[in-house]
Amino acid sequence: MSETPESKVIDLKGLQIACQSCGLHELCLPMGIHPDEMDRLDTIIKRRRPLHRNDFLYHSGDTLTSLYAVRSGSIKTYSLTGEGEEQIIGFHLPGELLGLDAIHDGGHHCSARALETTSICEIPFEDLESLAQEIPGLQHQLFRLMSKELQSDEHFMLVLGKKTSEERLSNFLISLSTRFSQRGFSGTEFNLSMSRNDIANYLGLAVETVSRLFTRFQNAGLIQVNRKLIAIKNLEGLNELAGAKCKKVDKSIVLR
Amino acid sequence: MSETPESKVIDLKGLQIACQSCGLHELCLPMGIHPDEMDRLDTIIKRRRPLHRNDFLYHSGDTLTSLYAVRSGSIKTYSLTGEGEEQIIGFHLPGELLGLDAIHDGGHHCSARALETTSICEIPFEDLESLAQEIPGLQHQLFRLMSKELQSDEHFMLVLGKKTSEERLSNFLISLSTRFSQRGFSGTEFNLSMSRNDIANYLGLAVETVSRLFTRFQNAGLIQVNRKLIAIKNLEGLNELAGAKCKKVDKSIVLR
DNA sequence: CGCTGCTTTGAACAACTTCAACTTCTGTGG
DNA sequence: CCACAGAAGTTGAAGTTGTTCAAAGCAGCG
Repeated sequence: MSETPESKVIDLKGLQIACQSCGLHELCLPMGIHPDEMDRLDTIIKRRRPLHRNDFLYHSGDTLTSLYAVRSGSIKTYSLTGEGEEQIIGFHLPGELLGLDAIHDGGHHCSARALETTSICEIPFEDLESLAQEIPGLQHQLFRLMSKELQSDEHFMLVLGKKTSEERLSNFLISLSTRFSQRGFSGTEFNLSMSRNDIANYLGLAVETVSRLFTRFQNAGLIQVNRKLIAIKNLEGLNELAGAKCKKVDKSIVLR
Repeated sequence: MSETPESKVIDLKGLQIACQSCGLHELCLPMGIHPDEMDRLDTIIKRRRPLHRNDFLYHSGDTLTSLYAVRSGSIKTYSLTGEGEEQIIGFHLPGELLGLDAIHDGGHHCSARALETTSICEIPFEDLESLAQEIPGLQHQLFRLMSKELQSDEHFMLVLGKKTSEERLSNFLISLSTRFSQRGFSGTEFNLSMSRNDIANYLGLAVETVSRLFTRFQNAGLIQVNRKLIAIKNLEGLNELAGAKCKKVDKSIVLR
């Protein structure tokens, strides 16, 4: 707050970067709204001090006050089953919005936790809503973002409902690869900020299964694994695996 | 269109019922907006001739022109896997909105098909969007509805990722029961408009598994099954089954 | 009446999980 | 800087849950 013109470019801590100069604005809220409207959006957005690994962004049960956009780093969101087990709902990369699912009843049903050092833009929801009331492009972009999340949730439901462990993991790797390259990072070599446990949890598999799959994928020449570092060697092959339950023959040739 | 005051109550075919007098308006779009604003909403909503069993409301690939609200009957939405298998995304009961996932890129990625004779309100999306720009309560309600869908998708991801077949089916039955009673129907006795195949598909199980579960649930006194007709005899018990993976002992006692 | 499509039931099989042991990594304190 | 404890990851073998395959039962319909 109390923004001066300079503070809209870079503040003293190097964090106060305006939406206009943020490399992520094509993925994030400002997309498709006019530069002068972007200024107005800028004035409601707060930049916070970065989160460290395992810090909470919000807890399940908190009332919704703000939406959050990841600027750098990554966040996992998860809810708890009746027995207190975590179920990871999603991993959030730079440019992605969190908290949309809390609008319905004004409270978070998931917890959000940093997987690594992560910086965040905080967007007070009431302010955002009134701004969206005045800026048609912003309302539209909010609808689009929520719709996109619905779409990807639906895709994921398909993965969980119909896909084998191999298909799930290849889907996951492809999704990361795509998202990283959209954000200007390498899509063929990246670090997994989440543990094997988190991956397994997210994909509805056992850790051991994921571990075995990584070695199998590596032996098949699809990827190169070095602890958290993943290099994708054969995206074609991964894509085939991700989609195709058909040619069982091919799969067994490739993977054993 | 060309609505006269009378046509807002009941038209000649008995279909042209205004939102104000629709028993579903508490679940549907109009919720929380003022009566005079409701009139404006009314003028953009079109009532269509009912769909019959297996009729399509829209196909995957169609461009988004309208959102749809179910007035009576039921609709299933599904997408296709790479190999052309159906994956059912959801079942839609009266008062529920369809098509929100198409806003993102203006095209449907699912097909929507009537499970029985079904009447529908059609809401041209562009009109709705401009109206939401003028009526804050409507914008808010749209955000809320989309958020609610995100929330329930997340819950379903948890079901698919962590739950056994028993837990999945009991969750499903409870969800139907709850939704029916919210809509003023009986929550303890209802007809399944979808086939066993559809249920199995939706829950990520084989038909045979679902069939076996129905008989097991019946033998355990939880429900009474008569073809499509379901009577819930022990909601407590179902609830326990739906949540609890803990007490394996109890389960085996109840269900074998 | 005899289809056809949906549902149910049984038995064999496969995929993934669980359990258990071992290895590798990480970070903390001496 | 090393040693050590705990966490995270890998690997093998046994066990389960749910699938697949096959066949029979049932309702609806021309």
